[in-house]
Amino acid sequence: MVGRTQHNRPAVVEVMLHNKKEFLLQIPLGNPLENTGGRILQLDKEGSVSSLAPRKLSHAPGSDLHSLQSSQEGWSPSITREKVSEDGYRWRKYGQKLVKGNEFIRSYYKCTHPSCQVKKQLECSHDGKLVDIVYIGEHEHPKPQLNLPQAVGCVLTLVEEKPDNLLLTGIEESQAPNPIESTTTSQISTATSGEDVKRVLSEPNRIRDEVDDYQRSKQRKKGSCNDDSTPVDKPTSSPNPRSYYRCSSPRCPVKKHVERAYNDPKSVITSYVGQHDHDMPRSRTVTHNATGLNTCTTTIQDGESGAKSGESDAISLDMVAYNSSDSNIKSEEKMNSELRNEWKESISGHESETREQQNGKSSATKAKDIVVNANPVSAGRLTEQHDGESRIESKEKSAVRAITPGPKSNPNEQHMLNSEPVQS
DNA sequence: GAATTTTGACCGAAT
DNA sequence: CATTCGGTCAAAATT
Ligand SMILES: [Zn+2]
Repeated sequence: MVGRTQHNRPAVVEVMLHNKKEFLLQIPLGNPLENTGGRILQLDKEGSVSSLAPRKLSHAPGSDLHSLQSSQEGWSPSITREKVSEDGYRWRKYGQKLVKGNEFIRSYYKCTHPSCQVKKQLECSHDGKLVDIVYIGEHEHPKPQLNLPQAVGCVLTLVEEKPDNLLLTGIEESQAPNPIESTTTSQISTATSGEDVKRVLSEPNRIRDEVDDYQRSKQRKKGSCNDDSTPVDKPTSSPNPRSYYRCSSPRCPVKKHVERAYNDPKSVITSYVGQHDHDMPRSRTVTHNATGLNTCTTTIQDGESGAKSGESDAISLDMVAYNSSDSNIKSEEKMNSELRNEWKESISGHESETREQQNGKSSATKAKDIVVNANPVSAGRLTEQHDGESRIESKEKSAVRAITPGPKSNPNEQHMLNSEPVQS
């Protein structure tokens, strides 16, 4: 459905990535990620489990290999070819592109859940290591696999699955009595009355920012303690604690969440919500990745009202962080972003905004972006000095790049003329 | 046959 | 106003 007539336009040559075609399996034996704990069978990125095709494992390299066996392991039987990625969700690839500054191809995935429209984009090097993962949006539904019906007793389920969320703050999804229905359903209904619910709530604004990573240091930690990287050190129940930060600027609604990657201690997920109204303090802009890790952060804004519409070139700066957990947070764990921005910690009850507006379609979504840096691949510095946006090492200018789609009207639809002849 | 991936084309925003 | 660029669509190919 959806009428997107394809037109017959000469097309301007978008340049596809012919030269690379498919990457064969490179078998990342030396992949740092997995060798750490012995062997982790979990699937990596988009996770492909099924059987590994002898011919080509197209799409993202480097993930399929280890997962082979796990597929038959114990997941739910119902899933046939849907692979579950490490994060526990199922994704469908809807495109891939070679972005300018990058050396690697970026693949776009969308959550296959009915009304969920969370997307993720990941970049992998030719070696099969993934360079970045960016999540846009937030799942409102329980994870698929896991042997559990996501019906009523979800609360418990959730606890098991993602203890971190619940324990720490629970803001995420459903900590409330009735987790499930709250979001999914409502979204749909409000989303749109039409047929294209797909992108109704897509991403509103997006800001991109690059930061270095400093996480490396955290991981090795100089102290004697295990790792301080995470703000909260929960004993066993919370593997990846998450810290919440809020911009300290008076009217600035921006918030930031930082947590460790699913299983990889080396990675960090940073989520930004909102857009800064103010300028950057330019006080400290030092970011440098000392090691091979590169951290990037992306921000998305939910189209909330207050936002200003123009784009701001520089933003991001002082932030107050509020921590959700009660544990002590180490001060030095300021991961990457902290370097350039000042985030302070503070506790906040929960985010109200997370799920409070589900009915307004325009502002409704709380889009969020999470970036995960995976392994220190070092892909070399691909700093392109092109227009000014450099991905990894850009310390000075990198500050932030904001893109504002323009709150007025909905920028979401690509085209959807009902009068066009739909080709059937 | 259905779900998913591949991949060129298309669109909108930024330049 | 013309290009470039990133993201998405969708037909065709795979699985
Ligand atoms: Zn989802």
